[in-house]
Amino acid sequence: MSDELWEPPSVLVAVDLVILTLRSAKLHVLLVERGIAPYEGDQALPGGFLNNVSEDILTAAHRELREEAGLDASRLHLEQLGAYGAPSRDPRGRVVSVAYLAIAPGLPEPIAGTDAASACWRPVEDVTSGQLRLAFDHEQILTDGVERARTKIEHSALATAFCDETFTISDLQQVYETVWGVRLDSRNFYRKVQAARGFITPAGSNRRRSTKGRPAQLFRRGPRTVLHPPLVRPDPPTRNERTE
Amino acid sequence: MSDELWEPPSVLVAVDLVILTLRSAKLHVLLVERGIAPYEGDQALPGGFLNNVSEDILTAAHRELREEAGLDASRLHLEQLGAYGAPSRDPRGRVVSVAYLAIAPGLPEPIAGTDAASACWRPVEDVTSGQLRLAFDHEQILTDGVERARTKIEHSALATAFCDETFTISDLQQVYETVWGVRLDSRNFYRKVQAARGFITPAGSNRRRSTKGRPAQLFRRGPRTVLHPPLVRPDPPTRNERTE
DNA sequence: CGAATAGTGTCTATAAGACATTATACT
DNA sequence: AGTATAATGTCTTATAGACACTATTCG
Repeated sequence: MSDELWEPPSVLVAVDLVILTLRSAKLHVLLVERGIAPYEGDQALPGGFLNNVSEDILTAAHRELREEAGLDASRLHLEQLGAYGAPSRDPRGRVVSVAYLAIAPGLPEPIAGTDAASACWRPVEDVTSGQLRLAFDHEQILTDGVERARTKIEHSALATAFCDETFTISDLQQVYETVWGVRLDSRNFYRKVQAARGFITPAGSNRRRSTKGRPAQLFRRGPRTVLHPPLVRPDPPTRNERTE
Repeated sequence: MSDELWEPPSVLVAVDLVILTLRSAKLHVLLVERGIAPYEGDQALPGGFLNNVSEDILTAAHRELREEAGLDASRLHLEQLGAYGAPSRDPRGRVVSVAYLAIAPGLPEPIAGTDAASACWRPVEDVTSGQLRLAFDHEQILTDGVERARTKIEHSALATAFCDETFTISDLQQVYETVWGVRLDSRNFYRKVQAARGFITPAGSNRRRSTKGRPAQLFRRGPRTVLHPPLVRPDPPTRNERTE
């Protein structure tokens, strides 16, 4: 290309975070209320611009995770979703946003003592149903993030990131059922989870005492991040098919 | 975050293309020789900065595909790989590059009549073996692009993008073997490809006359993009396992 | 005891891998 | 013929899904 006398355009770079968690058997996403224009007062994904020209993008994502969500970045799974840079996505000018996916264990309350007092967990369904609208192209980013999570837990141990340090197999099944939005047979789930070597390891002889029923064995994440064999998501009516 | 009196840093946005093809049973990538500093004279992925502040990123990728590779973007698969934005990746200053993966059918010659006379196909292996070094972080981008292609052809009909309009099942097997770097049993491959409904459809009663042997039935891409059941890549010694 | 959850076992259909055999071109 | 590639078929094993059954807690 000819670079003579021509200057490439400068743009602003932002990061946006899709932070997913499980609360009362539903998939929730962390949203903040925008305090300034544009979209003032609307709900949006946590995020913000790079701090300075030498800040790494992933570092910025970790910083926003801390500042806006009050979450300790060090123990969280963080994965890049991609770049979102439609020219019209931000009315202030050209902004390219790099989106990240983060998975957090079920946290009871909106998170206190942070910059973002306005932050709160909202059911993902409220957004996908169109009931709750998000600022910018954040609905698209959220959709992509959820879809990424759905496919990743098939082949990776990512699902354990939704759980606490120790968890039962039922807890894990809850994760899969909620993220995929399906019901699974617990007996087959047991077999498959145990067959995936290195996925989970028994946590001593501890057992969890629930309200009723037989106490469950506790587990923690195993050393393996890639599942073999994988936990394949059952055909949700239209995941494929019917194009012929 | 506090936006008062503070200006977010401006950065340059570029696109880089990993354009893969098959030439003589080897995976090749399109590289250009850099004509200006930095990395002048080195090999690099085709790419460049956004033309202007209102150019869409995907549009820029298509434009570079045309300008630097002379490829008609309209019939090519183009998929975003992600954003690469390490602060030190470009010595000229802060540049965030959005990388795209493109798959092209086997084209015989380096592509003529384009801006980029310096463009040429190089075996991917030359790069991954360390024999050929690339500018910037392009080795990483290339590695990510190849890995993406490897996993995508398991579940999608992307492999047909490496083929011409019509192709034989052997051609398709060649694609899988080359991209995955393994040998497959042709008889099992036949069965599985045919079992994936909507993957390929017979192209009339045409047959290809090769140099020797029985002529093969010709096919073209089917209507389905998602493969069901998928074509799973065999365990390459260390794709998983051995972490225990 | 009954209710509820945890965990094991069994059967069947489907898909994967190994490998034999037939079919149709070329020289 | 002989050779080379295309295509179909068979057998065995592994995995997925459906579902019966046993185990252990609480009230």
